Amino acid sequence: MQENERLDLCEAEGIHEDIVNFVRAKLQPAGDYEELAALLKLFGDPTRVKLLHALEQHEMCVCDLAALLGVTKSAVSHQLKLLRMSNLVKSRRKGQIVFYNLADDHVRQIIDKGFEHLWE
Amino acid sequence: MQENERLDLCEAEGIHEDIVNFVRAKLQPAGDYEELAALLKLFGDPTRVKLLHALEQHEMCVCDLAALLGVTKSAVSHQLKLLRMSNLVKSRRKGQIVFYNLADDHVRQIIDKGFEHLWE
DNA sequence: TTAATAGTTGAACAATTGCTCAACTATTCA
DNA sequence: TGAATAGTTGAGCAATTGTTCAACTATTAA
Repeated sequence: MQENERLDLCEAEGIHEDIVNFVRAKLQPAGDYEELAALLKLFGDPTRVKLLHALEQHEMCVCDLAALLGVTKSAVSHQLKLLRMSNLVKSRRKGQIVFYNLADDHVRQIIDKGFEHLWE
Repeated sequence: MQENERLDLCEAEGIHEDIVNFVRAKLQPAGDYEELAALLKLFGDPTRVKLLHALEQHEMCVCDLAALLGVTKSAVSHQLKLLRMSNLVKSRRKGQIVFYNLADDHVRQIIDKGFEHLWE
């Protein structure tokens, strides 16, 4: 169909309609992929993935993390806020100091799978 | 130190020097985090993560994937190229048609851990 | 109360990203 | 060969992103 060709689309049924329908039935609601991408995007920045991998080793404060990564406290704090909002890290205050921890074990598992992929 | 305050940095030793040194010894070389972030970044886009989750269900061609996601073949092809370059998917040509598959099981594992995190 | 340190925040800017469009290659079939 | 379909590619653009900077809050100690 000329109109579809112009739009760079395929026929509405798809080339292998049976397979497309089979797969479509197994997919999650569209919004789930938005959420999943928003979550996994947090692992897609060197600063953040370093922060997460560092916190995998030991609880640390913003200042420790800034020194460890060689970046400003501001940059660290901005990124920690994103990680906190997605429940990847949690914090506890002790006096002036705010200590950060990994919120659960999924972080470790995702990072491990990533490294496995790179190293095999 | 005033100079450090102005730069928003912490003292060179860090606030908890022992912990920072302990963690530093456990981290990977800096370049590894660049690679890891570049890899995991690929999961951080809705179109790509849909593509990957769809291919988790069944091998499909570019046209199938475009129809399934409701986007152009061009958009799909651009994203598949990125996924191919990072060994997340592989392709085989049969006549005019190029079928795409997941390259290994890490994709499934990372996506599963992501969904687990969102759903718990 | 004042000074010092830890941390947070919002605006702004450069850099990156994902899509569209148009042109291109590759393969099949008549 | 020529037409049709599948797929790829590069340039360009709008949208998003990560950092810096400066100003701010919070807590402690003198």
